[in-house]
Amino acid sequence: MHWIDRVAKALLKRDKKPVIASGISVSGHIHIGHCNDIFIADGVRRALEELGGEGQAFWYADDFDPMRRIPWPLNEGELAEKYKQYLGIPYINIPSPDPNYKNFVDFFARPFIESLDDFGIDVKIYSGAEIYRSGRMAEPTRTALKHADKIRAILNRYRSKPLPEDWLPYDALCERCGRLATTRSLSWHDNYVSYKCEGSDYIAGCGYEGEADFTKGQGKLTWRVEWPARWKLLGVTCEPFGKDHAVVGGSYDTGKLIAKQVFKCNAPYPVPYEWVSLKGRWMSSSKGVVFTLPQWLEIAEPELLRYFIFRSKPMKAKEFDPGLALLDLYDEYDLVEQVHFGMVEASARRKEQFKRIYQLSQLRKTPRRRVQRVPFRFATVLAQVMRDEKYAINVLTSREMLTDPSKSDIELAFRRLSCARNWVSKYAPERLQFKVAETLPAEAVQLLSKQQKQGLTQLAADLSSRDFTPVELHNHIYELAQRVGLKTPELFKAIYLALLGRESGPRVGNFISVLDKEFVISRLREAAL
RNA sequence: GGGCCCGUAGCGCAGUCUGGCUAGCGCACCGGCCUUUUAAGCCGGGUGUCGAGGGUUCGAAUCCCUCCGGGCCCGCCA
Repeated sequence: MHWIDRVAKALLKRDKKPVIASGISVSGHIHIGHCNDIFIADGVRRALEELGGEGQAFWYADDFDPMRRIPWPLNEGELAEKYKQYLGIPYINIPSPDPNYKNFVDFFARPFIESLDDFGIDVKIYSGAEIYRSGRMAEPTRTALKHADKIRAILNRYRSKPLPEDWLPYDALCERCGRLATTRSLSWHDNYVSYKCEGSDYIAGCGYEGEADFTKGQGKLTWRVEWPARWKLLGVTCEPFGKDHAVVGGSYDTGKLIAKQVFKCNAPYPVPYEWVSLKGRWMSSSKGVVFTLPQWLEIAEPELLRYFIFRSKPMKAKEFDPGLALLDLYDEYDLVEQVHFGMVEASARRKEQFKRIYQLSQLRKTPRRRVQRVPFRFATVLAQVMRDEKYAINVLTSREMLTDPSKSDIELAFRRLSCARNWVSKYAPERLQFKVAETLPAEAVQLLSKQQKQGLTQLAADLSSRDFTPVELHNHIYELAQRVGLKTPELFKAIYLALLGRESGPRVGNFISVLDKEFVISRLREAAL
């Protein structure tokens, strides 16, 4: 059974309408590593529905947290100087570097949120700042303040340096300098917490002393208390979170105790997950090690990202590499799809597993009919020579990659071709990039030997006299080389020189079969002159 | 100091929760085919003390204990 289903079953045992939370701190670009959070939440919700339950999932933007570090790309050049002044200020109150966005949060979170639909994610979005401003956090905050001693005792269990006796679980927003990270709460009464802006380890305070109205969002609960408060407020019964939270004595452990003892609720069913690395480095929004959802859509179908998340267990580290490794991801996905549609044999167990992963990878409903796919490797070649869509369709049907295609098959083919084109230009190694020369390349004129020209002349003649399948054509090159007394690499080089102006290229049979035959014949003849 | 993950074929991994067919997949590799393979040629081949040891069991990659190796996270920010 897939782990998502296991979670869903466990939840249904506990209650009838599970609420699955996800969320992250908007501390920079939101990347595909963060997708674990929201994809898992949404995946569990879907599994619940399939089991006849009723799940609800949401994503919570922690946009009221103070900026501790200037994230990439704002930490470069002039921007870095400009953004220094905002250290310690809640993200939501920091301006956007780009006038097209409302503020810092909008700048970083909007591209992510707007992409969610493309990935088949359908969850409610909450903003931490809005929740605080609306006053919904007032009662949980009051409860926490009342039980500050109890909370302090819980946190102290895992601390080597105990919290001071007058500690309060609240971070006020400094009325004068707007910072949240710099204030220390001194005491509270009614709806107010009095504070002093003293500074923190990374930013100085302004010294102001004042009172914050906690019913009006003039501050927030400290993270370790805010989390269980949120569980209480939103009735959270399941939540995926990064492995950093999952450590013993970490925020989940203390949150669990605080939930029970202070908020009188149960901690959500935890689904800890490993992080995603990008070419060997952990993704990090602040450091700029990111790969975003819009970037993903440029080079791959959304199903592939879902597949990437759901194919392995959540606590297994995932590594993403948009370079050559992407080809394998495509192949793997296509294989899983073929197993799902029974086009490739697999053992019963494997089939069951693949089918479930395939279903979870789909944006919405799993297609009933077999999907026709253009292999991505082939798409990288075709995308570089196709002149228009009609041309591509012709090639694909003559190659039997599309057979009597439906409208959606054609759409999928073009989407993949467009991904391939983008991938080739942005992430592929240079050797996979080529351009068919519009006119006979000078290299061909200079470098071709008499024998090579003879080979090309003969090839042109053969091409015009009969049709070759790609494999036949490839094989034919060997025979031909023999016939004209050339070593095979010399003939291959000659072909590439004539067409591309360089000595290597895509597999010849494949390559020529996607080009216009008359064009190839005339070019080969021209090169042989 | 605490915790988590990983250890299965040359490499990357699935299978471990719920013990049970002959331990599987991809790539690589080897062999064959065509006087032959540049980025999908076809056909065939598993190359393995499932990290080690012990235990439970009719039966262990799978459960329990101990150990070894690699990686990561947390150590009081969230």
